[in-house]
Amino acid sequence: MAALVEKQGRAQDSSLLADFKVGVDNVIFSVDTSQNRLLALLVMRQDEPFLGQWSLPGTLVRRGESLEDAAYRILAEKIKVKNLYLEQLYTFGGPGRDPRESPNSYGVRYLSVSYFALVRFEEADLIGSGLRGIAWYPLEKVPQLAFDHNQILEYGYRRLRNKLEYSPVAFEVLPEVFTLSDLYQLYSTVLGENFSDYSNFRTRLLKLGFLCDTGVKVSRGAGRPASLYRFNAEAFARVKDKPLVFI
Amino acid sequence: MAALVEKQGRAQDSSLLADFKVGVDNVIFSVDTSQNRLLALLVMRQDEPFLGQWSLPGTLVRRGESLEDAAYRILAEKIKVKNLYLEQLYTFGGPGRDPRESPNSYGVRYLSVSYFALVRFEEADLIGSGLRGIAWYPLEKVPQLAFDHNQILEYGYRRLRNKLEYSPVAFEVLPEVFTLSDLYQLYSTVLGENFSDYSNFRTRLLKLGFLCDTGVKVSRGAGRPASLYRFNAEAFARVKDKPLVFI
DNA sequence: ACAAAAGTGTTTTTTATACACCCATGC
DNA sequence: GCATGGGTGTATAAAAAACACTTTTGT
Repeated sequence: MAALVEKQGRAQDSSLLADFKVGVDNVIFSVDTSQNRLLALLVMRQDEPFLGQWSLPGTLVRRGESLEDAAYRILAEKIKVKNLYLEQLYTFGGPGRDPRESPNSYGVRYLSVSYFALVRFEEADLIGSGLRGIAWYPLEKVPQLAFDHNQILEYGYRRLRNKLEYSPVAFEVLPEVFTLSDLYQLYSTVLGENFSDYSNFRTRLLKLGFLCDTGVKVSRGAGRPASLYRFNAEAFARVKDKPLVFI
Repeated sequence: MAALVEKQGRAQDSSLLADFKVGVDNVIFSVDTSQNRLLALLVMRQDEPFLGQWSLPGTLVRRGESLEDAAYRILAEKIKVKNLYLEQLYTFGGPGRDPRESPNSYGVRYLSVSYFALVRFEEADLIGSGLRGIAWYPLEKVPQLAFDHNQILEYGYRRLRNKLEYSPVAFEVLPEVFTLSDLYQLYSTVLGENFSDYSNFRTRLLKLGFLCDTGVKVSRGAGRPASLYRFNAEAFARVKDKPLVFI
């Protein structure tokens, strides 16, 4: 894709230009449907700077590697998933954001392109958890993170809330089949208790017609068993242009 | 802000890592209300690669300069504006996106962070237009651009359409005072003819209460003179949390 | 007088919201 | 049997959409 416009030779002899290392940091969300908790994946830093502090999983981009490839690589290093939703979040790149940018390090700048990912909790296996310092943190219990990662996480959380309202990202986080109250709980935990009445939420979503009742029922403790539904991507494509598909 | 998680010394000795030059490319929109045309600012490239071809105004980031500063710098080089809206768009950074990345150039990668800007047409003076090859292009007449700038422009246009629906960006492009049909025309040209009936659009917006009638009337050709309105940012702040403020 | 553009009002349809109520299961 | 959560229906309020109509100007 992109490139740049340059006034080569003019005011911009290359000594003026900054040299960058580019990193990719991932905000990885998941939802534990059994406990209705929104989770973020954190890793313990193994190196300086910020050794021993929690941070977002990230890596520096290698030669010949695209930004997205780098994002997938860290993800694959930390976690084994079947499905996966990934999109770019934002690029943070002012000078002085990374302690490694000290004057003695040849003036190299560190820039971070953040990515936003959603994975299914049941299908996600953390690689070497325990040993390597990697864990799911409920959003409200996230500690102080390395660099400006708390800000990035906050930004990702905002994106998640917005996306829930107009795109079917919820089905990337939910298991393959789910009950309508799973879906409702997910929306409630992310968007807040009073975003909608359950029964209205239910009718609205069913009317859109992209949720298929599998016929299978599950009973979870007391109460009437619930139907398991499946998201139908083709059916969704037909209604996605309608105003206000969600919420 | 950001930084990165690194497995220093481990699998990632620095020879593996890519070295980047970072560029900033601006998608700058304006609207000519008198002709109801959405315009994008293009500049003619003065250097290789793509010499003599139209492109988005861009520059390489200098030492000690933030991404946003670089974005403001190119803008200030090309155009003199009073008001300005600027936000980050997207970062394009795969390998092989820039011809300068050829093997003999030390393997330096070129990455582009794009920014999205809105300026008022009347208040925007193009610097050295004519001489330096800089021009407003109606969106539908934009020619083939250098690099992947057509894609970036398309991306920016999508962002503009979305922003119109839930944020008051329209008032960044309109003159300080405007008629309600100016506003309606703007929405029509960007969103398409049949996005809404004029009279309904009108009542909806006036009911929100952040448009102040200045009392001044303007007559443009035949027909009844129209009231000039002004956007009231404070009043908007009070209603901005209401669902679907626009459209 | 009449066309053209601005501005107002009314009717109909659709959608959101707030509930009340019935159903199926575990204990 | 009754508490618990699943599922359905209805009555009301609020918006959205369609469109008819009035007002004020230029020519």
